[in-house]
Amino acid sequence: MTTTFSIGQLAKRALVNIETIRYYERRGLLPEPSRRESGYRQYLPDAVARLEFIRHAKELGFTLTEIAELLALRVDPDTSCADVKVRADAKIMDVYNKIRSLLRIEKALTKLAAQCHGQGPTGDCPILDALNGESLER
Amino acid sequence: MTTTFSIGQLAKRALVNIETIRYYERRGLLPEPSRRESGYRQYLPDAVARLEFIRHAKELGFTLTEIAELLALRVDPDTSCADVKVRADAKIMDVYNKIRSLLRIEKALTKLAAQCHGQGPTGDCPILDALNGESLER
DNA sequence: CTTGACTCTGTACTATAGTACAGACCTTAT
DNA sequence: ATAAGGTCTGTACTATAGTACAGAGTCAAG
Repeated sequence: MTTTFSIGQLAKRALVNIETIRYYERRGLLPEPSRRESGYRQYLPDAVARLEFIRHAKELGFTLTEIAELLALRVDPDTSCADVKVRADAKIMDVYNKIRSLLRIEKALTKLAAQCHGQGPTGDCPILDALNGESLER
Repeated sequence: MTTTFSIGQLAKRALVNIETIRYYERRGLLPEPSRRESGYRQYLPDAVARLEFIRHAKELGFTLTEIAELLALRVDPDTSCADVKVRADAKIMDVYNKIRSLLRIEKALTKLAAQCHGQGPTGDCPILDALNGESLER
């Protein structure tokens, strides 16, 4: 016997709104779950991980469309392996660029925090220099 | 003599829409520039860096409100040093968490791409495991 | 000195990502 | 068996981040 969740239980576990779950289903981010006789949605436990992934990925600046692409990436018989590789590699570059930019911001913030208990105050804003020179164009 | 830009020239250089510049000014992300007699806005070259910073930070999942907070972080006589440090440290933690999550996604994607020219296809989706276990709650 | 391009303010419209009902139908604890 | 609470579909509303005019004034190249 496999445990299943109602939409309300899933929402509580994944910390999202019930309406958001139905919205993601419409957007194709969540597969349509099986239904009970009554029409009630029945979710398997893995739906929680999927919703949490979506929530985290959003916080990292991915749009729902990009998240759908990430979730669609998988090696299965219906997709050409080469195609999956190309798409995965493109996403890896995106992610890599995001990481580099964040590292530069982190560095600038650390510098700023350090200024706070050393020399005197300055009017400089080191944050602004954080992302200069290199662009994020994909 | 300092070079100044019109709003249109600034928009071209920073690769943003003219209307977006005025919108950011309303939102407080850009300081109000000086004006000519005619009322035309006059920008100094540093406005370009500021706009580019905003553009990049958005791609990294910061909201305009958060970006405004980042830009407001600076050591100046009007702000207590301790306060700046507290806020900077909080942002550093945010950024650090984002980086860790992105590293996990990158790892999962790399794993996925590697599967593509080795063993046979599987129905697994390693992406989903990327963000499990640790949450991004701030 | 005109004419086409640029800029001004103000208001309205758009896209994305939800969020909130309404009205009807299920479930379940007492 | 019944009332409180959960879920259904469908539609409408909201917030954020722009984007697009309209109508009036300004600039600058020929």
